[in-house]
Amino acid sequence: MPNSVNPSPKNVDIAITPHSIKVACSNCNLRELCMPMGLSDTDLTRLDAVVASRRKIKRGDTLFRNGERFTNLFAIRTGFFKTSIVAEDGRDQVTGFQMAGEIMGLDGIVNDHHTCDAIALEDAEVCVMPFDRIEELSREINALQRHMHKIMSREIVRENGVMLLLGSMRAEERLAAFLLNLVLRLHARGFSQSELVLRMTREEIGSYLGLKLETISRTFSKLMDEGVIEIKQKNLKIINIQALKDIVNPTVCH
Amino acid sequence: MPNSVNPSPKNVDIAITPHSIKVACSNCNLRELCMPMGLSDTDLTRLDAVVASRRKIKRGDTLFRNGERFTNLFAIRTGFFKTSIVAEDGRDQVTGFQMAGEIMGLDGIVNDHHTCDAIALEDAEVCVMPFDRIEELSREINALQRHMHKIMSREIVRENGVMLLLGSMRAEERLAAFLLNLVLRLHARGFSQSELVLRMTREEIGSYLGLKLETISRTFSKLMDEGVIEIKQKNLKIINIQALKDIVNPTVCH
DNA sequence: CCGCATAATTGACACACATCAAAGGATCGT
DNA sequence: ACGATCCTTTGATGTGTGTCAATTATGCGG
Repeated sequence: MPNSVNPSPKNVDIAITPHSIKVACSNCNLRELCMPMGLSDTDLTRLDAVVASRRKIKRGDTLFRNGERFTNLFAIRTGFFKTSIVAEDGRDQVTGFQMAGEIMGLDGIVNDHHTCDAIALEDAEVCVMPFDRIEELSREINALQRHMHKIMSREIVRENGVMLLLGSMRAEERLAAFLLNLVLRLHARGFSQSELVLRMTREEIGSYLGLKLETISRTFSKLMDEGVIEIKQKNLKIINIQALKDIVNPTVCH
Repeated sequence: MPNSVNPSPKNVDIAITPHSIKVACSNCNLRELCMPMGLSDTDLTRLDAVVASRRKIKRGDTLFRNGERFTNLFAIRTGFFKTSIVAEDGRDQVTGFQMAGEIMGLDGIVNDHHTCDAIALEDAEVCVMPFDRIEELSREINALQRHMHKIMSREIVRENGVMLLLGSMRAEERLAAFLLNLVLRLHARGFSQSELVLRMTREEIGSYLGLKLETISRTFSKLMDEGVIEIKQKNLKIINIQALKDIVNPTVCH
């Protein structure tokens, strides 16, 4: 099953027949995730003009790289990415995992250059959105302006949460929080609430969570022994989601 | 010396005589830090109209709190803040320290509610900027729009750096990186490159760096024994800044 | 000026996670 | 289909930081 996606996708019935699908937001099934809702037809058409091109990225290839000039934001249509930063001494830190409907490249705005690497963890396709066009259009479409602000604010809040995780949680809590977040986001895209495919390696999970790959492996084994999850290679099934939540949020006894 | 600031401030010569100073960006000496440069006089006047009010916050008081409705961004005029988030089980994590010229409240945009607490670590004054007015004006002033985007992007990039720190550095490296960042920002505001006053407690530093206060204290002592810094209570002097840099970026032998 | 609460330092000990190592298993390209 | 490579698991051991505790220092308020 090459290029297989997570179980129970929502829109499997949409046939991707060449020529029939225009490159446009107005007929994109991810629109409600990635772009503001409630745009008028004329505004949607204007948005279509901005999101003019798509780009395919093969697994392992980079969408953009630290130091590269920033000109575009990218909306993920299909596939799965990681972003990571590398310190001068070689240490690297995965700063996030991104999936369909999410926007990448915001890090590049401040200095006109990207500050992290974005690497596809499976074959992917992104919509290319020239940032100056976005800025132009969001001066005219209030909903778009508001949406851009929200997207950036959301990223700030997400990273706040990661800081809490990295700063004060133990390995098991980090991993539980990570899994809950992943399955939540997948569910919002029509996938199962309990089953998922881990697109990343144990090492990449570890990097994101500030742990070593051995610790990730051991913690997975522990959760499996306890009957909280089932895991076979990349395929993970959440057996007891409440247990995961309890791990993240240890209820105070009273 | 009540309300004392860090050593060697740049603009001590500016007399704060009541009535002579209008509440306005156009004559604010922090303008170049906090607002876009190169605005025309008419644009500056329009900005003045948005930044209409100021607010004083006493040490220990909160500027805004998790859950509060978001309506304003705040630009720090004087003083020093921390932002922190608290998990449901009480754990809290300092997510940043903010000083004059920096913008607070960006976390509130995404859900119209703040997701962290902002607490003054010394008596402070902020400019209150109604966000809808900011949005309105940045539709008309391109430089302001661009500036807002950069501010948010900068915050995203900053948090990426904190993730690297929390995810992959040891205690001594974290503290060295923290101190270097602090003096860098203070220096940009006209303060000394080598001396600074720690506005926060060891515990708050620890929370920010994902360490316990005892570890902060021990690491400070170690750096002092090694002659890298001198520290007496809140007063810190960097003796060997290169040593600090070497700690953060261990040079690979060859 | 004194007393109390808060902050900081330091030591002894514990433990969670890292490190090192080895072996098995999956995946990919030819 | 095959080997080569990468990924994962598991064990044994080490260590950096946390935890607990006691003491001292500081600063604020009466």
